[in-house]
Amino acid sequence: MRDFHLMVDCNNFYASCERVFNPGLEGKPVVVLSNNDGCVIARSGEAKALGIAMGEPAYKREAFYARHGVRVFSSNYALYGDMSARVMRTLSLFSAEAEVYSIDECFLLLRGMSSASLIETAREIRSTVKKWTGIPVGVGIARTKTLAKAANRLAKRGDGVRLLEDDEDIDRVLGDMETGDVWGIGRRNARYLAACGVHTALDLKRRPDDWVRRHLTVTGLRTVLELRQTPCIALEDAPPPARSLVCSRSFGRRVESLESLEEAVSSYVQRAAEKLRRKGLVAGAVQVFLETNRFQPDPKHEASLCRALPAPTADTLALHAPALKILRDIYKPGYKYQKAGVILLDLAPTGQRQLSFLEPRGEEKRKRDALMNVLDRANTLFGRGALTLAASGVGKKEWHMRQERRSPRYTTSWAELPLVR
DNA sequence: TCTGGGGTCCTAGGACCC
DNA sequence: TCTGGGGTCCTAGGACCC
Repeated sequence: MRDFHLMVDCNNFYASCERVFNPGLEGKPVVVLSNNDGCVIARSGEAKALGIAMGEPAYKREAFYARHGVRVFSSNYALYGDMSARVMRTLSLFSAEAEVYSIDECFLLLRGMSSASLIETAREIRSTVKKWTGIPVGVGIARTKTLAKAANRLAKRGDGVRLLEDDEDIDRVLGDMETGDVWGIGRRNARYLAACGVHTALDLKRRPDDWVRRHLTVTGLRTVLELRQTPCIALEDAPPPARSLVCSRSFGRRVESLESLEEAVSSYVQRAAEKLRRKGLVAGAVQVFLETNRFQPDPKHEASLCRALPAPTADTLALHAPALKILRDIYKPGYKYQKAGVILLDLAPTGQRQLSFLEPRGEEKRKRDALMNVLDRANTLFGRGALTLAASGVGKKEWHMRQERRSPRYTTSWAELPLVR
């Protein structure tokens, strides 16, 4: 009896979230689109069966969706984030050692249990999460995270639970698995491995350590060791401190003027600073980037520049001025821009930053902190964007992303609660 | 008209130091 | 005539994940 990792993942998560409060979607093909209503990022089982691909651009397939009665939704992160939190809270009851790996996945560590009781626990997890949140989940169980991920793939095809423990069983499974389906082996490396004659996960598992190290670096070697049931990737039950933070968006339509870009970048800095304060961090540097559409034949321009700040800060105003300065430096007129973004780097906890003589202090600092506080509270209370800098523009914003088919924020907005008759 | 957003880690190579 | 060797730090770019 050793320690086992459970990989719990929500089936077709975003599509399942849409169904929880809209049962009429049950049995129908459902897809959820990325921001800007761009491409497909989630599909119900029925949508997968129709051959709708992950990542396909939605605008090219409108007619097909209409013909097959596909229900199409803009993404609703307020809803998905809240549903995710409910699922994770439920899962945390099954192990004190849990790692929330993504919005729809969680690793749990269970120690010293027999195979039979592991499987029994996994079944209980499935039924509890379904009953309490309405979300269906699958559970993969193995000694390492990488094998638990593989087991999870199998669970989806079977009855929702799969244990990978026995060596022969593992080899059989890995022999049927392409290298690109192994957690940590991406498309690029899969193609390279195929060229070397390594086609299945089993082929990869059987390559010598130094070969793997040479061709796939240490990360690849860790993956291979994990395929051999040697745990190398630890459970991270406390998330490591964030190192960077991004706010970026594609525009609803192409943007050419500096004024519009300034509005967009201004609003992204404000959002980024808000996230920064919520995490209790300060940033030491700001980066701004700008790009044209890489799918269109129009002239292309990509630019990005990073500048250190005079002192680490989480103050919107202190981040705003340098960000807009960078934008003006990298902007070139005459291009149709598609996307811009702000990145905050060199993050550190608010308390332990180096003091600088350039930094506001005393009364001035107290006033600025109080201002940020009012900003955050107003935007929490009255909704995002209630209180902003004038630089992000007033009135209609032509650069705003499209979001034409969003469902209500059923669980996080008083105004959008579902009605029960 | 129309193709997402937000992260992490690793390595190579240059700058710099003694 | 002849021009070292070893170390650290930083950054950009590429790979990966969801």
